[in-house]
Amino acid sequence: MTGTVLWYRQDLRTSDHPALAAACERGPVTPVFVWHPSGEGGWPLGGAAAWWLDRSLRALDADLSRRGSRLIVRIGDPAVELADVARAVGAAAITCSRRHEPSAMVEEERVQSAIEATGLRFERRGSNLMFDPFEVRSQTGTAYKVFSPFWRACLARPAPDVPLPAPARIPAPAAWPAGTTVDALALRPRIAWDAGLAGTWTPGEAGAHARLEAFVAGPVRRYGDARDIPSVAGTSALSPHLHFGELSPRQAWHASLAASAGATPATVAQVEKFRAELGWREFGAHVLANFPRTSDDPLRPEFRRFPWRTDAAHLRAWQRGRTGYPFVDAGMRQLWHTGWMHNRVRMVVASFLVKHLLMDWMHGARWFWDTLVDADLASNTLGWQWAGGCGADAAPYFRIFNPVTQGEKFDPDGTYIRRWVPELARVPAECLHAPWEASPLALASAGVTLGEDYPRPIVDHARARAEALAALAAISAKPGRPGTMDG
DNA sequence: TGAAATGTTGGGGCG
DNA sequence: ACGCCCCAACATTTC
Repeated sequence: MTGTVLWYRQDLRTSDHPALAAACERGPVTPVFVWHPSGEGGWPLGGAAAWWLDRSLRALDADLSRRGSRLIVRIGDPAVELADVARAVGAAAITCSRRHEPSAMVEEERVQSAIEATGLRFERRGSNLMFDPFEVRSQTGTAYKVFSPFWRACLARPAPDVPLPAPARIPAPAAWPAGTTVDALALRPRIAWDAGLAGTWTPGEAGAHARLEAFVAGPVRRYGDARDIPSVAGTSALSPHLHFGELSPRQAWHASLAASAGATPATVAQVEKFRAELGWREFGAHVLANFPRTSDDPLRPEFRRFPWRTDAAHLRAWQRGRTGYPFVDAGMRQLWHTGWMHNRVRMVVASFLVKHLLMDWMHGARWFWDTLVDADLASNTLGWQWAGGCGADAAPYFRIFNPVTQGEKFDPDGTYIRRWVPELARVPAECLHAPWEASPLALASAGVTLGEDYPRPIVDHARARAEALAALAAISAKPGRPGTMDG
């Protein structure tokens, strides 16, 4: 018995893949993806992510084929399917990269026990993180709940390894085991809503590297400033590639280092901001791994009792980009159309749902989960609890984004709004961010009738702000109980 | 990785 | 020349 079964999950790549590299040195490798439709931990794959996974699996199969291999697709329980594949090809071991979502860790342990009970070896090697979420610890040995000290601690650790190259050739088993097709997973949308996604993204390892190279060739050197302007392609847009493991974070890390080698201190600082964003990704994984209930429960338990509102019309208006606040609506429509939203705008729309509409952050988390191509349980949870003020390093309750001034600040000429809210395209910039304050004449000459072409604001900002402050002050006045959820 | 209210300062218009 | 007011600009505090 020789050879290895490689269990692919969220590491859909061939380069910088320690488990694959190690397996290639030992003999034949049988790459397997096992689909279990129920998903994990109550978060079944969202629609946009399913679209991505479909394409990513096809790309991976093609990449493997170019290296003399292929991807075996199975449907069912990984413990059963992996053992069956191993038996069919006569493999002695099964290997995978680690994941750190709580349900994935439980799954990994279960599969490992089941595999080892059949007499096969099971080996976990590498992961989609640069810093082990259980090894990064404060002076007192606890997990971090604040980003800055967390990231300082990460930077004090050994630097991320230089990425491994993809194996030129992946040794194939003597005979390929049976498998089904990617088609059979039925991941593609049944009605064609995915044109916007297809026009925006190229899932797969090659697409990931194309995007990384384009980013480090230019935008990364202005990242610190340009990342806040949603009409500019100043961010990397690597998040979905990183989520599915088409790209490893250390590949992005080292590419950014190379991009600022020998640059001025000011440029180096701009690029460091990008690595800090990779740090936020690590921080999200750290928090979820160490506080495993936070994907469904606020880290600050007093928020569990908060009297959130449940206004279905408000929720729907927010989801569809019909709140009457152009900057918010632009973001929500960009999300709906492309499966992605600029991070500056994510903060604003999240603040709007939680603080202006006083809706439970979980409503937002679920909507993002279904619509984002980069939907990642750790990052999504961190982001929403940050916005909700109920999580790690969270925005204090009184930090309420003004959707008008945020638009004026970060989309001053309205390019972003015009792109995603076309019915306002002809409204002059002075009144674009608050069209309800524009003169009827200005609106008429822009071809807009409020309440018909574009909604009036569904809530009044000043009033919503005052109500949120009053409601949130009530529970925030009481000091939290840090430590309650430790261990 | 806020916004708004409140306080302070200083230039300039003006009687 | 002087005091007064206005107000923009900036700083501080409060939510």
